[in-house]
Amino acid sequence: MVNYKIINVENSINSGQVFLWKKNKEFWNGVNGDDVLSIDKNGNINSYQNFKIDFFRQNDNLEKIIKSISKDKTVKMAVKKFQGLRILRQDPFQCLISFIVSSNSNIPKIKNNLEKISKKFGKKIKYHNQEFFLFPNPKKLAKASINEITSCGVGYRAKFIKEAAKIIDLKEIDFDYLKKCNYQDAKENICQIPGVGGKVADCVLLFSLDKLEAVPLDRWIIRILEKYYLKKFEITTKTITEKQYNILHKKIVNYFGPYAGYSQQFLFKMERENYKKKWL
DNA sequence: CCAAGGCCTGAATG
DNA sequence: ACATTCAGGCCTT
Repeated sequence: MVNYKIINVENSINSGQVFLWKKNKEFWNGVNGDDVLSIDKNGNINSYQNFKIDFFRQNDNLEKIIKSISKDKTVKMAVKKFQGLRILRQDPFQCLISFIVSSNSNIPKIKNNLEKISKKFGKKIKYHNQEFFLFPNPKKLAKASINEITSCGVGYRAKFIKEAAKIIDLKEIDFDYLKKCNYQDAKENICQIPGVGGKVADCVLLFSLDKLEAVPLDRWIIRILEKYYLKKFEITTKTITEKQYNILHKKIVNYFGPYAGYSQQFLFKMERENYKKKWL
């Protein structure tokens, strides 16, 4: 029996969605854009700014969603084992920069890079007697020099970060507009940003722009598909071109339905757990 | 259209 | 120890 109400805070934070989080005694504390959240083990949120954000997407109808994605034994098992795993609703700009930084990288390094960015460019605040650095706003990063950004250890991604920040700051791409668009339009839009390809785009769409049919296809998901869905999705290649990415994505949405993003999150978590990869 | 190679960096692997 | 490979891609040729 699946309990649709529970929130597993630990699993949700440690599932590759967010990076600027750490645990202090009973509480998970994390930077989310201009805000700092403090979350207890039941998922009750206090925040520095008192912004009311449905961070755990509790307005999603989990019962309907889980029934909808439960197409086979593999997902059913993942859903059962990781009850309470949620897709988080993040600050879009922080999410965008996070996943530009993530390309060709690994979690400890991504985390390190992002900490340096918020420390160097973000505003220092005190909350619950601890120090935090808010995530810098687009203008701040847009004005930063490439050298300053590079000093955060992001390497060749520095210029992508600056350009992305400029585009967002000037509202050439507007997150509020993207939230209203359908998946395809939003994706085409966001892929205009340098450093954003299919995978990064899907991360941003799923984790911050409410596009639940976005399914980030990274190495891990490809590995899972090869392992459990080889025939179903006719996986042939290891290296995925843009076209193959899109074809595969269509097959996945066709199979798992409009909430395919949730299925990805459960499968991903399951496979990572098998390999005991380090999170935060 | 596809394939191959380069790219910063640090952790993991031998 | 030290070298090499790899890591949650993207861009250019």
